[in-house]
Amino acid sequence: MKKSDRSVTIKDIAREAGVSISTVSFAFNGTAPVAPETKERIFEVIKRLNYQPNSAARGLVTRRTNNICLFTPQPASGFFSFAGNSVFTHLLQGIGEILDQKDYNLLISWDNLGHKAKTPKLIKLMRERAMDGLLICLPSHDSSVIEELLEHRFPVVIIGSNGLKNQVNSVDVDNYDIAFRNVQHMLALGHTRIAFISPGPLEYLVCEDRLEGYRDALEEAGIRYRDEYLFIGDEHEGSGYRATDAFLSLKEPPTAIVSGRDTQAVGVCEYAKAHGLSIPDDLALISFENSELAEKYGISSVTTDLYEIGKEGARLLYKLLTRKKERSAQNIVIPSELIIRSSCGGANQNINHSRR
Amino acid sequence: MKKSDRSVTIKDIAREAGVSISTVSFAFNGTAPVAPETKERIFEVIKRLNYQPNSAARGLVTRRTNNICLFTPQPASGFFSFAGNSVFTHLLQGIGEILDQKDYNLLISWDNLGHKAKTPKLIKLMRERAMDGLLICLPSHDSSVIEELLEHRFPVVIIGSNGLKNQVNSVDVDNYDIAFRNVQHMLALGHTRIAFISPGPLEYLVCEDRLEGYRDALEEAGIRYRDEYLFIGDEHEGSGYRATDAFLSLKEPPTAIVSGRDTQAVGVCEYAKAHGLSIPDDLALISFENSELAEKYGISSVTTDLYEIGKEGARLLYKLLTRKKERSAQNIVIPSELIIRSSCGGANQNINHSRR
DNA sequence: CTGAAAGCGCTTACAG
DNA sequence: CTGAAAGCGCTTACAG
Repeated sequence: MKKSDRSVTIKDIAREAGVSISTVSFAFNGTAPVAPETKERIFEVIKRLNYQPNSAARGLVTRRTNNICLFTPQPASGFFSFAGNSVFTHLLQGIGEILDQKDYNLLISWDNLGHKAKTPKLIKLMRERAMDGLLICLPSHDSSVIEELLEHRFPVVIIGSNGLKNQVNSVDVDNYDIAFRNVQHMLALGHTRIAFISPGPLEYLVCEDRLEGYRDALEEAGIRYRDEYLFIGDEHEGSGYRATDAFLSLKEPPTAIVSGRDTQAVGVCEYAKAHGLSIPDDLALISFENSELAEKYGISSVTTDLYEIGKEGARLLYKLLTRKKERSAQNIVIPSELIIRSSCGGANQNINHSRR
Repeated sequence: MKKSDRSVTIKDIAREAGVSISTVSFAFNGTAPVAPETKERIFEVIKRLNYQPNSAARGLVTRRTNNICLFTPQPASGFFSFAGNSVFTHLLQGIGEILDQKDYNLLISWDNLGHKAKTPKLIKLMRERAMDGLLICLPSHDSSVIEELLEHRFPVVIIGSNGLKNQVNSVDVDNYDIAFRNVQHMLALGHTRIAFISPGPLEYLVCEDRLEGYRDALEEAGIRYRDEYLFIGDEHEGSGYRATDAFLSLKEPPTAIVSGRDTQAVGVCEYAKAHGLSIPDDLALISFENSELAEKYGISSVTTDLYEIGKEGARLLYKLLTRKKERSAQNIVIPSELIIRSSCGGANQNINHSRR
């Protein structure tokens, strides 16, 4: 008996099949022609001995690990993963599906929401060559890490907004456009006093983009932007509730609310219920995300297809990894769709948000 | 200028510092005494050149990758990740925290909920030596893959229930015990007609364990188990709603429901609301998980601390990885706590679920 | 305390 | 079509 603790190596196969290790390698990888009979013999042995090339040894010479790393805010952090939302899991699902079919493994790593973190972790992983490419989703402005990666020409795709548009590959929905159209929808329904709840602090680019879309749509319609119609919310229902309370205590309360995310919209609904207000009659409501909550509460909401975003991100990264020549950065926009429900009082039709 | 595309290797450091590569290795890893001055010189160069050992090269000789793999059902699969529940992300958070501090990377991989899948993926990863250890969470009975891993003495920790208790290390809450005590709680409140909603199909061991705890508690109280008091639910609210409907159409409807998960309990609440029933007066309710939903709806629920489960799982795996001598399998039980809210009509006190 | 050398398990020119 | 050999970048006995 052989020592059973050692894994089977290419040498074992070569010896057992009576060929050289190069031939085994050529046969296994199909990287050079091998006589049919030899090939057959080799594969018989490979199957019998359950041979699988050692990834470290292989990686050492090929300089590839077949590992992709997804770098995110902490999975349980408020902004990204919260009740009623499965943002994170859908993203993972999309990424995983593509990587799986391309035979890449998924590493996952995170820091403290992007800001303060020194983030040497990512740089360390790059220097160690522990991964071949990187999918980053950091909603904040801080892009020093990303810049360092780019300097080293490390393959990177950004999921979501980033401050380096045109310099780095990215995939996202068009947050600006969605906000713009949501406001337009309300305008079309006759509203002029339209408030906005930011999905989170304005340091996050998603939030900034949505706010900007909101402002520009108002401006285009010749409607003055008012500070008191902006509420900086967070990922909790409560922020939608408080926003509504704040809005409705104004001398000139808004008649419509553009909510930055579905959980907030639920808060708006809860406020309305608690105060005997009708949505959409007393207050029209439209939101972002189109999560299960939007459906449950009958809230009109624009889809943010994170599954699709994940898939496209992984595909783009794979392209970077396999293409020889460098290409200029690509910014992929995943289309969104406005799902109209009872909350905004509009006709019951869906509107495609095309790329602007 | 040097070619900037090549990463800096141990040779570069050795040359620049005027020592041999062994000395650099000794200094960097602290694996043999090195003269203070030499050490200082070496680290100066390391810092200046941003040296980080190539992980493949290192792994090839040490036979370690510093990668741990988390194997789960698909992240977006119904049972594990659904609206109102952040099971998956909390688990990730706990695991990641420990791995981070032990300097391990997290690989993540999944199959189609454990059943049918041929799962060569996991075996392949093991044979390639792409990971040092494995955290598996597969709620189903199928343990052939796990058995194969164990045969190879591959370090494995199971998250959750498994059919191989005592043969394999695991971490979980005590589902049987929680169900048992939930029923006891209802019994103590005077209920005798107590129904149970299974959190999912009985092929899942969690479900089986909870059902068994339910049955045994009834039996101990001398109460006959009735088939019509069992409803096999799923991860959606709707199943709780339908269960309630089914229960209340019986000639002898239950007066209390033990719900298998919080989403279902919400369904029970929605049914009650829709039919003008009071919880707990017309129907008492107690659940599992204690998610944000339980709080929002005032549902008494027992905590399932997946963050803690993740941490303990990672810690246990780390022990397996660093301990020389093999030890018999450990089954860690994470304590749960019953959080009493208005839904069961009990006194407003929390009860510790100790290990049975 | 330090260096020369072997070797981890592969891939890949290079001969033949 | 096949094999002998170099080499990927480290760690680790082994001398000294």
